[in-house]
Amino acid sequence: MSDYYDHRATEQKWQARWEENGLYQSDVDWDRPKHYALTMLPYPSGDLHIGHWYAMTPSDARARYMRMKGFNVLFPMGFDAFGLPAENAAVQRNIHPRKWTYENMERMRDQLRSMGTMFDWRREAFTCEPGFDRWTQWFFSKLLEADLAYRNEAVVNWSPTLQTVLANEQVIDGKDERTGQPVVQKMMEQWFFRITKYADELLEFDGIDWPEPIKRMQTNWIGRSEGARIRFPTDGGDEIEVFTTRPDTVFGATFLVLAPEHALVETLTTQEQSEAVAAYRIEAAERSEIERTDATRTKTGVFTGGYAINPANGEKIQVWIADYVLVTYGTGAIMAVPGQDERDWEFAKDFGLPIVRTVQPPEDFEGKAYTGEGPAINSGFLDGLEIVEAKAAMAQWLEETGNGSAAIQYRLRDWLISRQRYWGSPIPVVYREDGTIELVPKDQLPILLPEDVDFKPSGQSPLTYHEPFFATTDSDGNPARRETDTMDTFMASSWYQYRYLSPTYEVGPFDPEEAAYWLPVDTYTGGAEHAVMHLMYTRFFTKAMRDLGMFESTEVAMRAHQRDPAGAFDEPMTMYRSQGQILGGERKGDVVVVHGEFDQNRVVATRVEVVQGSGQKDGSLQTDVVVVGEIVRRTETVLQVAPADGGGHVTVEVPDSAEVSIPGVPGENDVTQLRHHLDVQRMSKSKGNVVNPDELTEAYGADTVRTYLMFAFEWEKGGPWDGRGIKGAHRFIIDVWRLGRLEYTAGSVAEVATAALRRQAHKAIDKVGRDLEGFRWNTAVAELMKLRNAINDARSAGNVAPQAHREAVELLVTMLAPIAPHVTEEVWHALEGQGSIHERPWPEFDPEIAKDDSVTMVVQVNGKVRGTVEVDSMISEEDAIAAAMAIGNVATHIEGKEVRRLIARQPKLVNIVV
RNA sequence: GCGGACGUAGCCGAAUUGGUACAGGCGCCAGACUUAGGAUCUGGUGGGUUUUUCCCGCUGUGGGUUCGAGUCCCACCGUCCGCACCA
Repeated sequence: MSDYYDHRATEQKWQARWEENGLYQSDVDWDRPKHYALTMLPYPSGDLHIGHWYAMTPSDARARYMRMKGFNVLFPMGFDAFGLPAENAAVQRNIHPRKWTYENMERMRDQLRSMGTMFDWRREAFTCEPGFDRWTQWFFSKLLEADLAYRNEAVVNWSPTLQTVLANEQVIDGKDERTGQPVVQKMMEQWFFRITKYADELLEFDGIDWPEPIKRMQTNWIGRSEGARIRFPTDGGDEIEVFTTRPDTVFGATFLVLAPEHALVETLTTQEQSEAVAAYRIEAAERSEIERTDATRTKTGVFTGGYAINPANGEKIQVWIADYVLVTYGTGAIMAVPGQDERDWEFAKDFGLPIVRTVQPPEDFEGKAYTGEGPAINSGFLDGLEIVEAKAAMAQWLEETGNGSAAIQYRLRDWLISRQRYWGSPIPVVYREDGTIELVPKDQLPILLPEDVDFKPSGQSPLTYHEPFFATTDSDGNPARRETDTMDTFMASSWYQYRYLSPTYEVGPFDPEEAAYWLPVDTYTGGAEHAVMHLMYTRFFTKAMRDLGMFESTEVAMRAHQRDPAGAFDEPMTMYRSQGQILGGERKGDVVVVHGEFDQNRVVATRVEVVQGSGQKDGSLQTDVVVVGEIVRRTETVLQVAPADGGGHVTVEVPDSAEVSIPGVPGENDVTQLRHHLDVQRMSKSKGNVVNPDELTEAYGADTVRTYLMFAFEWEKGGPWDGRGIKGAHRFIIDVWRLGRLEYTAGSVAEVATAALRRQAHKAIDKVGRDLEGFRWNTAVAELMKLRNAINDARSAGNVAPQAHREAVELLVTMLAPIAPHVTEEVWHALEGQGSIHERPWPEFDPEIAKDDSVTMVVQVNGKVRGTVEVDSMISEEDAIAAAMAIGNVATHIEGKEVRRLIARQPKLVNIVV
């Protein structure tokens, strides 16, 4: 009997056996409650990252837990298989995207198996497969027919790097969110989905259990604001419509500002101003998104020469253009109210435009624009009204006079779904000779991507010059051109949860019989970075599907099984949890220049400067430099620096008073920031701090990696990876294995010790169960480690009854099974020899066994702990006080003093105030 | 700039309603077993001290409420996330 746990052999053995027995296959069974567990499908980039393990382990563990709780659990997996990296591989390495993608999926499937996950692989679906893609295209057709998809010319985000347009959600700070490369604004004709139609419903989160930050991010993204639309007549007869959230301030609107791209700019511009206006428009068009949205930049603008009439007071006001007004929001035009708006104030000051206050600021107000509360002034019939009342009165006046109306505006824009790429789902339309658009008949779907394409590093999609693909005919047999844009990959991931239900179903996107049982998704996990992309798109998609009647047969099937379909298709995922991010661990290699003085064997720094790049010495820094070198180790305020000119490591202390300078961290830096900068980094190849899960699995086994990932972090928070800590998890797994095979021989059995072990075990049932329900993985593992310790202690004392020992070991492996599926199965078979631990029921919690019969009561004098005493948990108040007073040390502290108050919170605490 | 979350040991992190702050793990120290230890086991790990259920200190900083505050309130500092001229 070897004393060595061969995790490799054991894990492979069970993985093979589970697969053989179809242990994780789940089928519709109306006699059992269902649970649909889902984790975001990965992009087949080539290798499973530690982040995938981190996201999927809880998903898997919770799916297993729910199974043990008696649920019939569906836990499928697939791949988000269309996407840009496949095309990059094609350009760079001359490998076809399909081949690259399929090879990666093959590899990642094996890696996912090595995790010991309970995926039902019969349900696998991947988005680039024609059987899947057919329905993605079909959904597009349905949305187009329902007027939820449309083609329109609009200002869009164009990425010169990726040579494609991007959705607003994919652009952050004027840069593409994936590559960080700048994006430019372009007027283009593109395909959109009318997600804005669902803006109000997307703001509703009733009945879904999602993290608050995610809900807030979606709410902010949708950006609902209430106000009014107001029309300002102009000289030429055209009207300029503006949106404002402050209709109460119309009397203070002293000029109008249009976005440079506004349609009326040309008609308004006078002869004299035409040159300046034209120049400004060119300038604005050339400015990047980043520049334009930089709020700290001085405002620029040009007078058009045109005038408009303020409908409230009939005054003639100037019309300007300025790029601080966005053509994409509201009507692309604003009424400028410098008295109550800081941006307008700034603009008015710069260009000498009139300012009228229409809200009375407080007497001591000395600022510029006043945005606070106050009565209306200089506002005709609104004078004296507070803001809320004035808004209502103005709205009514606008309606009555026909000058405008109350309105709601959203920041959310329609979802731009076309991409100028090859490796995506083709948009199933053709352009006829007369310029009209025609859908490809549904029975001709899917449109297949041509294989024999030529990837030129031009960045252009090969579809645009592949004539056999785009040359087609319309329904009348006349020549037509096929759409060569493909769809955003988020399109496929918006409905993949439905394809998993029946991945080979050919009659529709999903089988209503399956859907009736499994839907909706009960537990969803994945990264918060998808908060406003995938997670909002898929909500929109489900709501649209519902409204288009796509769940009607599913509802019929539900009713046939006495399940009420009400509300079942309002939201795709009823519960969602997002994991944090695992960052790279402590990293060497930062180069610092330290100024300071030697104090015995170390340097006390007065100034620490982090310099970028490698450690060449810069002559200009030499004058008072004490140490230039590479940091090799650090604690709170102490750095170990390897000097660049050789020699032993130097210890550098960084006191609070030291000046710290870190590039990229603005302002005065301090030690905390230094530490933070040096410690926490995103994993990246260039930083050499990437954690490879395959290597860890090889060295420690999947159980250890899973357990450690769940133990070492607050799951929803994440944090820096610490490679040393994994040993603790590994020891735990080995201990569990050993406990399952060692004989236990009891010595002199003590009733008290036996009860204590059973109590610990039953407390764990309660604690671990609640933790698993609440995604508190770290405390669940900690509790199980405690139980392991209690069993170890009992073993070495030999004072517990054998049945209690065995019960404790069984409970330990049963509760650990969701997190560490292999070792627990191994131990289970050593103990019982039959069945699978993964088909065992979750243990029943017995509060009677878990109950403490005595409690440690704390006795405080004036709030300070002066003693503890073991008391019966049912102790009375009088007895508790008496017991407290009886403690010698307590007596010495109250001796000679007057007891003024007695606070008894028996059985836990007594506080004596003297 | 606006909105949100957070700040506990050398590190990751625990702590139902306000009730013994620091569970569990890592690291570190000492000892055991060893040719060896980066394996394993045992004990310790805020400070002081008469070595002891004796005292003191302690949850970013400063105040407040309370018999009692990591927890509630106010101000400040810091970190992270989201949004950022959205009219």
